[in-house]
Amino acid sequence: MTLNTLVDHSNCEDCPIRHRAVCARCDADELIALEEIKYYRSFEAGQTIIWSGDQMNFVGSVVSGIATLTQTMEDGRTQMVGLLLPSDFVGRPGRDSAAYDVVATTDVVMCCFRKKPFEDLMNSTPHIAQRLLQMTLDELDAAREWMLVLGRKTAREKIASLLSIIARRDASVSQKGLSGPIVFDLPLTREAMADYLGLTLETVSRQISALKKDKVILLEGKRHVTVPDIGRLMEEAGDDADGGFLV
Amino acid sequence: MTLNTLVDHSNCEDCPIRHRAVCARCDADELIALEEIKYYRSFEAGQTIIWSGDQMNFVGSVVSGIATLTQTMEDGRTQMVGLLLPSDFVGRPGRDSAAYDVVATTDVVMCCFRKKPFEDLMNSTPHIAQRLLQMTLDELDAAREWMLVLGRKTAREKIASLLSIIARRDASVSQKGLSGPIVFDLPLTREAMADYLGLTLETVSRQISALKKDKVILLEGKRHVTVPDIGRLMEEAGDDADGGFLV
DNA sequence: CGGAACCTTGAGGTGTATCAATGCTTGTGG
DNA sequence: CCACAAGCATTGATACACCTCAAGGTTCCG
Repeated sequence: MTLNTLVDHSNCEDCPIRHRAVCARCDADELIALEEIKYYRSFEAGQTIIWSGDQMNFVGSVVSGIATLTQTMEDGRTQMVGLLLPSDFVGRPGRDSAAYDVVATTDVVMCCFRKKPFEDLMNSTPHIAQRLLQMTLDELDAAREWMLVLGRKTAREKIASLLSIIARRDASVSQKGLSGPIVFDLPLTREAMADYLGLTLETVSRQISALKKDKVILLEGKRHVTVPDIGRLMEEAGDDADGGFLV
Repeated sequence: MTLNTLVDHSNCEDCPIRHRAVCARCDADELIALEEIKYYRSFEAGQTIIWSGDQMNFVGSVVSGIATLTQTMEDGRTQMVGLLLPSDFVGRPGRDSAAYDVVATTDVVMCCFRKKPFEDLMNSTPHIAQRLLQMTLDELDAAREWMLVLGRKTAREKIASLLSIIARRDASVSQKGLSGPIVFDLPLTREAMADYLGLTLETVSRQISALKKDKVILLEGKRHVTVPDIGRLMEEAGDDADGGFLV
């Protein structure tokens, strides 16, 4: 069996996603209540965490790794509708069947809560509900930004948009700022990128090659990317490069 | 001046969106507190309610009419990212500049609250925050469903998807059920539909003509639509017609 | 070494965009 | 009451971005 469930009452204070996850606003007592009901689960790269339509008896946060949220049509066309990074929340309080497939793209560790106890705790702990509202509003903004990408951008702009988002997130995590070159590894296959961008994997491959030829990005192997000038990349994405990001 | 602001402490109990809006869960006392700070504003068809980037000093609910949420790129490409119907909420607590343009498509009446007093009330009234969370989660689901439409559906499927959504909403409002023909007026121009679907207005026009020729819909004039068989329309949309809707 | 997974590149086809002309409604002013 | 303009919609011809199908390359692992 590749699935691993650990009951672990380790200290939330030391958790790497403590300040960003659904528990971000909780104070010490509230964390203790959460620790009582939490447990960890691990998933291997490629594993499906949740099947669309299945009963959802838990909710939780991604602690490490990357997962995707995808929808599939009857004829097999698929569209990724969300990218789950560490601290992102999975599951919807008040609903019991899953609306999307959740798939681990890399190895993933999740901090889970059984749904019912979590809902009870949410009702008695405004800090959790407040934080969840804030996170949901952020996700809604991200989804709407992505609607512009899907609906109106060219293939080249779509690729540049995706790379720009990953590059900026990585720069903010590694605290390097946006003035120098940004280096990162692509966490997605060409096919997963295609599913995110509403393209075919061939088009993704061609456009990445084109951006490389034009020196917008440098590639070492298939996944290791260097962005020499994030402003240039954002121009290629059709975004306003002076939107207040480059302070 | 076409803009009309009315201070109106009329009874929330009689409000047409009482049971669906952000105040849906409020009890009598809470409604009184809301009545203290609410005011109505009217907008004419075509008027911009909020400009993207502007200071947002109020939030509110659509009481009647239809508004759109749109994003625009520097070169003028636009994508609609939301359709605001009666009871939908506008504005984001905790943010002070607007992220999108909000435009009245028909004449619109909104029930507004100044942002600060509303935020205060939200913190002291869990029922409001709870309802807002629920509504935001619903909007997120709708946005993700739309991502599939934008990313993976053909022009014909896109049109069918939009018509199917409007048709089903109208059927649910008029309590007619989904067994017989559904009749409604399109609340959007061809151009607005194109902006919603990530198409050009010419393609929208062609696909509507095609669906008409194939008897999937009947048209009287340019806006008055009859859907003889909603199941057929949902098939055209690529949706599973027996997804539990046709009970 | 052989196979599997992933990626790249090419050739040709197709769906939608673009450009352009025309039609239909509605409202306005002479 | 007609003439005209403005806004919205339809239809046609053509262009091109992206998809589809196909072959071959790279990397990794048993």
